[in-house]
Amino acid sequence: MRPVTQQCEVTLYGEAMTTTSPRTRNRRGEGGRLRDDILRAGVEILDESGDEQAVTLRAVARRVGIAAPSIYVHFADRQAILYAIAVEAFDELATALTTARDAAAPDPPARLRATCDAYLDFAVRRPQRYQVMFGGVWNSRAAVDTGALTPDEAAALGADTLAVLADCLVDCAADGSSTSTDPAADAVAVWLGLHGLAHQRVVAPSFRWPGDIADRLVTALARLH
Amino acid sequence: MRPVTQQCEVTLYGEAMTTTSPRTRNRRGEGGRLRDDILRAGVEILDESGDEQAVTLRAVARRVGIAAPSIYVHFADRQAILYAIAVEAFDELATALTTARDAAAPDPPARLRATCDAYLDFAVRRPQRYQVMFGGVWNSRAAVDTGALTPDEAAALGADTLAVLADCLVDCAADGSSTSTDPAADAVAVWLGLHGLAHQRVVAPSFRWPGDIADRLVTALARLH
DNA sequence: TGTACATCAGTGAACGCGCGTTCACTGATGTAC
DNA sequence: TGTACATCAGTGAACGCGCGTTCACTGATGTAC
Repeated sequence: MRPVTQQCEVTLYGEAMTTTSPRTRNRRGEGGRLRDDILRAGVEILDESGDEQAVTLRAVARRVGIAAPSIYVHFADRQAILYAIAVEAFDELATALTTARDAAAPDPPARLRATCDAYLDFAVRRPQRYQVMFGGVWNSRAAVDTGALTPDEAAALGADTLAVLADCLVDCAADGSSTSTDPAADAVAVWLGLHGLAHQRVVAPSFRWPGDIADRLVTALARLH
Repeated sequence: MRPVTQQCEVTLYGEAMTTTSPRTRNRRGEGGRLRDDILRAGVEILDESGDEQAVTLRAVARRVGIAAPSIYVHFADRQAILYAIAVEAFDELATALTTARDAAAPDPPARLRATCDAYLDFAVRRPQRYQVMFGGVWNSRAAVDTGALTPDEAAALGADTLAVLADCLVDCAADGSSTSTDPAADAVAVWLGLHGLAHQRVVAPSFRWPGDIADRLVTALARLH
């Protein structure tokens, strides 16, 4: 016995009805631009809704002003859009850390603290993207199991970020401002502390965090003084 | 112009078709038992699927062996089931920490370390529930905004957990094994370190964590030695 | 002790929705001859 | 210079699905008289 499901006389919403601006199609050879438009629309939906689930193929298509099937030319499926958003965000994070480090005073501890501040600031500025990055893409079993990313790709995502922290900590250890004897491991510890704070600030904003909590974490985990 | 949507001749799956055991209904006065059955089914689905989204009213109803509308007697909506699962899990976590602390050697640092180990162990044993607890319920804007929890209820959820850690740290500071001058703030820091590790171990299990990472976090953040 | 009836613990069918994905197609644009 | 044609950049309609939620209901069970 099979379930019987029929639909008849279904007139769906014209997708175009909910579109704001009816796009003009790209010229020949410039079809790749749509990929960027799709990504940007996905990011906007994510930031506005605060919900990863809201980034659906149809919602993205509506915002871009295209038909939903057009997305398949550029992305294999819905998840692929989210992965691409995360990959882009990981790049942005690494750039933000490097920039902050290079702009800081030249002494190693100041550079480390500036880097940590930039990390936390990124999570505040892009909370939804932060959650996607560290809540389901980086080194995640799901992304690898479904073949969307190779294990190396998944692992490489956070590598730049961690490397910036590790470099700072090596310098701190070298000039004696940190008592760390294993800067690589302590860099992971610093990152975990930052992540714990960043994640919970996004998720539990109403908790009364001690005012100096960020400094408290970094000073202790980086073994400064 | 309104969208027109019609369906006709729809024969849905009999929900009972996919049910394993056709429940016998509770006796009069024992209707409350269904609430427990619903919660347990929700937990099972969460643990098996690894996905919060899989805990739907219909999936829960199928597993319990009831019709979906029967859930409304005990829960206002889908979210309420997840909140109830989280509340239960928070209780379990606090109990686990207290038990571990009380079973440990009597010196304060050993008690603190045992408590921290129990925290990390909980996240390993119940990874999906851990994510629900700290990824969307505790102190969360969503739970409060929708009126599912009062701000006090939301805040109280993690309070026991944090209190156990804080007590341990106060004792460590009192007997000189910790140099902490603000055990309450440092307890938050310890918790954030534990949370960062617990969360990323769930989400990024393939990362090569330093073998002593847990001890590294706790020792530094609790200012032991 | 018998019986009418209120209440409890649910049920079954349906609603409208949005979703991912498929399929065959279309119209503009550049290019080869 | 004109024109046939290949290709590009998409479209429009439909499919089947599972979901949350509503509504009116049903049958067993305990209780008041």
